[in-house]
Amino acid sequence: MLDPEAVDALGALAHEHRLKVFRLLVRHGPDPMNAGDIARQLAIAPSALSFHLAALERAGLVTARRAGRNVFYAVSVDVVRGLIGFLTDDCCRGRPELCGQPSRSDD
Amino acid sequence: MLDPEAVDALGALAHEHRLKVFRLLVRHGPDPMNAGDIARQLAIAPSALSFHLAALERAGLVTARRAGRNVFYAVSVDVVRGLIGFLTDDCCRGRPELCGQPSRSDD
DNA sequence: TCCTTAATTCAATAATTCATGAAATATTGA
DNA sequence: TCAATATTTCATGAATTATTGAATTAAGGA
Repeated sequence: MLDPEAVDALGALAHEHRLKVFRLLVRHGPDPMNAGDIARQLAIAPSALSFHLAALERAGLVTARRAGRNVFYAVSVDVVRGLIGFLTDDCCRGRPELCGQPSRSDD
Repeated sequence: MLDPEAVDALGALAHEHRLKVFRLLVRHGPDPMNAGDIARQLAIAPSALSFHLAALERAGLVTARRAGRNVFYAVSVDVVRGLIGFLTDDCCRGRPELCGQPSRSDD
């Protein structure tokens, strides 16, 4: 992941409604939800939700697929993993124990 | 971590310079760097860097400590871990294999 | 005290982002 | 084709955020 992509993804997540949408989709995993259900579940106005879903999609965090009158959204698992990896790359210069991260050998 | 805290943290990271600063500090782990060294290493003007470091600190992602004329900054490892956990909480409703995350039993 | 270095704050401007509601588009079924 | 449902687009104005360079504060040493 490149810097500008990470900035876009983080900016997309940095909003109350978009973060709620994202976390809802994460809970659903690769299993999609349609826009109407998301709007009802989170009590977000349809036009606002559409605006926020578009931001998440532009950032690559979710994918959209139309099926009939509905548009289904799902989290892009690989992109999320890439983003998290980007944030922690080279953490502590390869000495993760400095971060207080239990290494597997601690199990 | 609560929603507003996560939004603040993500917003703090969603900027080219702040993300570079954050990643630099992550590489240094809990080992602090002073503002001048950060500015030189990333070629960011001191007043701009100060503005961005303040944003990272407000969001809780870094801590500052003055020592003589220098101010040293270090990443807040626990907050970062909390943020990442927040993004992936309840991922796939407890079935991480749906996310393509190899579980430890796959090792 | 004076000088130098380190870092932050401030003010002005520029640019971006967001909420809202009306209008438009897409799809389905009668 | 008409009506109903699902979703998106658009225009507006308000609020927030970023950039720049000058001024300021903090600290140490001569």
